[in-house]
Amino acid sequence: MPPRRLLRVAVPAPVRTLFDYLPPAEGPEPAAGTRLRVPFGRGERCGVLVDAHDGEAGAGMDLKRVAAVLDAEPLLGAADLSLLQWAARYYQHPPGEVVAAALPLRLRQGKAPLAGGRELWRLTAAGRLPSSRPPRAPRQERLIAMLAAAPDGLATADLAAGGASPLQPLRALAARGWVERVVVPAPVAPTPPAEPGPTLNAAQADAVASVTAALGQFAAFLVDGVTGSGKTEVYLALVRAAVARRGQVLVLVPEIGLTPQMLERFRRHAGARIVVLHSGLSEGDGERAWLAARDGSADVLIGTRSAVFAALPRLALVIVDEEHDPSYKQQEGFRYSARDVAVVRAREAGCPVVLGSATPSLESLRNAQLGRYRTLRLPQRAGTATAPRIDLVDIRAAPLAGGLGPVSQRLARETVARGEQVLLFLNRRGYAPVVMCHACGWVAECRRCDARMTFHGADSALWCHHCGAQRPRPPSCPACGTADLRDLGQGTERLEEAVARLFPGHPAVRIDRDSTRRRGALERSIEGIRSGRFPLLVGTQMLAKGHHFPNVTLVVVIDADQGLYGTDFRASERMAQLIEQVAGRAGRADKPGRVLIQTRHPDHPLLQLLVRDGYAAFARAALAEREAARLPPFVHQVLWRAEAARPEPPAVFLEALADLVRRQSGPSLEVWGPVPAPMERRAGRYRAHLLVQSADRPALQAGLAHWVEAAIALPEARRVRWSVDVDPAELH
DNA sequence: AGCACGCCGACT
DNA sequence: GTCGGCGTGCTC
Repeated sequence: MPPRRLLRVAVPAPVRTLFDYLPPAEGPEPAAGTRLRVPFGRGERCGVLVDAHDGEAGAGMDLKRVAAVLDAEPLLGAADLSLLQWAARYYQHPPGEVVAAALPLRLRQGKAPLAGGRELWRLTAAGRLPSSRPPRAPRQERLIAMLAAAPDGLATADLAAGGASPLQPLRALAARGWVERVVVPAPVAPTPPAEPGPTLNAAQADAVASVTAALGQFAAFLVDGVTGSGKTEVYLALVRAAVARRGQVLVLVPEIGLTPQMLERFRRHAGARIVVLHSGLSEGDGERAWLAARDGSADVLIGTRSAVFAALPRLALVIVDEEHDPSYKQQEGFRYSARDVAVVRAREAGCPVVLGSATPSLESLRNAQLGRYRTLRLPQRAGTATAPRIDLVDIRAAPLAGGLGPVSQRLARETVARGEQVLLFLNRRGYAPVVMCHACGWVAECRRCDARMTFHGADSALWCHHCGAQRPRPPSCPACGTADLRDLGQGTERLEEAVARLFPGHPAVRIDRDSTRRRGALERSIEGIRSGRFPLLVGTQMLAKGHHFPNVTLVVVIDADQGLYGTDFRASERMAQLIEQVAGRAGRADKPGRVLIQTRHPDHPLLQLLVRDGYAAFARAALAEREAARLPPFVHQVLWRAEAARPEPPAVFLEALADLVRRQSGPSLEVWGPVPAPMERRAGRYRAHLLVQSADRPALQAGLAHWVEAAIALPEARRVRWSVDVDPAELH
């Protein structure tokens, strides 16, 4: 029998293989990167053609035939596909799911790409008549007024006000024939002119020159610039240089780093057609941005984690802002690091990659030491701003009010009296992390997790931050009946309450996941801060990142100790980065800043080093510790997780796997475990870990493929849910 | 992951 | 007799 053409298709299924199909019955063979509708199991799915090959007929089972070709032009280019295949191999994740992760939802589902253009709401001729005023429908009336002022029409998002969706009143108006939905074709946007930005200082100009000289070839740069040193100006100059050469630029930002201010600066100064991609966009807007990137009509794609896989046919530069940020690592399902993928992508595309941070990850600092990355330093704060003074405050013997010691209270009072703002940073939401019976010591614990429940005052309930369980706070102790349950520890709600008591007449705003849940709430709070309405800011790390509050001159870190003795070896690195980032919020304009770090361990060597000599000194010491302890970045890790309804199956499975790894592996590999996870029971499931590590990454990667294959075949695997995490960011 | 198949207890 | 329990195996 003659060989026959077979199409290898990435079909979304939790199976680590590609699937072969016969070419479509009619028409030419589709090109790689084209979406195909294929029969799968007893249904049909949308897959992406990876490549075609000549297979031996009869060698296989009866192959099925492609049902339909969904794209006339491939959605993904050869380079995009090869990056996705690399990622599937490296992270040992099913290729069909990896490819699906690169596509916007509707395209993943096999639907036709949206035509260009935006869907807008517009008044009809009838809607313009003065009689078109609905009685007793103030929201409809407001919408009519807004639309009357915008003859070209407005998007749904532009009509939202007060957080409520405008769709219901809009539909009511449409039913009366007063408004209509129109699709306005996207204008073929000319490249907007770049407004001149501030003149670059010498360090900025050097950095720009170094990267610009590398355009057209792979090179990795670590832009190590203190907060406020003007990294964004460097990015903008680089974007202009790359776009001037007709290239596209991929800019990755952390999840909450994509602030309107940053976008505005790009829009004004990049001199490029910019699109944005993040999870907050509507399906349609996200897809249109993705399509504009892939058809080349956008020069710059600014996006969060998953944008690293977007199709960019003319990619000429990759920028990863705040490269140390943990949100670049996806923590479930396809566990990839967008920062690491970005570097690989740049290498494959033959273009430079710029990793920027005021607090580089130890991984990137190590790569710089090894000469794999070139370091570009931006040592000074741009303009006139000076670095803030940082002090450790010993709160061991101090009387605390809502977690605030006397020194912090006094300086905060002086600061608000001067008309300046105070930022109080506490990385723990809720009212109190522990509720305890004063009589018998009973503690409110989650029934499904090995964890305590946090009291939230807003709804007077106990919440488990690990599984989301919620229950009412008991009026008295369930164990001994005493009505003396006490709140221990501080959360942001309690801090906010204390601040209201301590600084009467000076309103505070709280920014955390709970206070910003409603749409638009964060934007309104930020606006309130910038307008000076709130002299006091209470918040979690949401407040610490990206925002520029020129009038904040005092930052108080309420509790620096959480990071010092955490179970995770990265806890101190995270804490140092967070402290440095919040400290960067202080005194960015013409007023000097001050940072107070409250601690019960004022003698902790790493904390002292951080405060006295700065992040770079901290990082050097932390790297030395990691090397001595044989921890990343000096070794590479693979973490196997397993969970089940009972504790035994995960242990049994991982034990079998550990045996297997030990038998197959050479001397460079270390196998730790299996051990129960740091919190063994979570959401009612028992979890265990097995850590495999080696200084020899190729050896680890080579073993990995075998171990995964063997794990799938282990009979013990069927009694657990397991996953493998390559380069894990968190060991829990 | 779905969604089949398959082989043993309490119901019309 | 059969409805359905979830163990086991497959998806080109």
